[in-house]
Amino acid sequence: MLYRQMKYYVTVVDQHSFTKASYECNISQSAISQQIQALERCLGVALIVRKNRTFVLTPAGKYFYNHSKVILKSISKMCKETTRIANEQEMMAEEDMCKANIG
Amino acid sequence: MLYRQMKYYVTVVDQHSFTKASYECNISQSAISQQIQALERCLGVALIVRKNRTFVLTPAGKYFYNHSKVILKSISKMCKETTRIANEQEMMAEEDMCKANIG
DNA sequence: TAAAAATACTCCATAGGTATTTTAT
DNA sequence: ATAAAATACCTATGGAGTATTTTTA
Repeated sequence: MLYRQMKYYVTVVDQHSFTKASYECNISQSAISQQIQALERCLGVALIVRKNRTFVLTPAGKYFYNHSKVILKSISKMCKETTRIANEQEMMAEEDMCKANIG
Repeated sequence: MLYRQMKYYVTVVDQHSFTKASYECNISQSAISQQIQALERCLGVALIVRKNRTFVLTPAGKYFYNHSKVILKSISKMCKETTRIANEQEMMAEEDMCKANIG
């Protein structure tokens, strides 16, 4: 599930921690760890280099982080705008009904 | 799973047909139908108005289609670029190994 | 009556959980 | 000894399939 994995990944990087990211995402540390691994496996690319008890990003990991962030934002914007348009249409439909009743 | 649903939805609209989209996506007609419904339920928005044996898009549906298409493209571009960067890095690492052996 | 989509159900893949282990401080 | 991530294993959700029904041209 790419979308969810992108969210998890961005959160891990933002928090500099799998554990903190798991709180943020309301799932277990184990689930985060598994999903980051699944993401790397699915891309066939190492995004994170585990170092001691912390980690650094590979160049590919940095790129993926930056772009994921942009894409996630545009997805959430799209969803909001989609519902906004739907609501707007509903309003217009109601207005038309009103006019019809008056006229 | 939003990403997959976006792909299904765009395919349905492009093909003007659930059935044709199911071929395109290599899944069953039933699965497509379910996922489009799940997408609409998750957004809380009607994207498609079923008319007779065909359908039209709501304004929200048109918007979602256009933007999904752009976003899907940028996701696929991001994934490709991510692997490209990773491969490039591997090359550079190999080059360094080479130099070390010669030097 | 033939087509396309929806529905009913079943099944399975996988996301996610708990518990534990590993690793480094 | 502690803290963070990985692993093992199990469970449950939901994605997908087959069969069937509904609907309309």
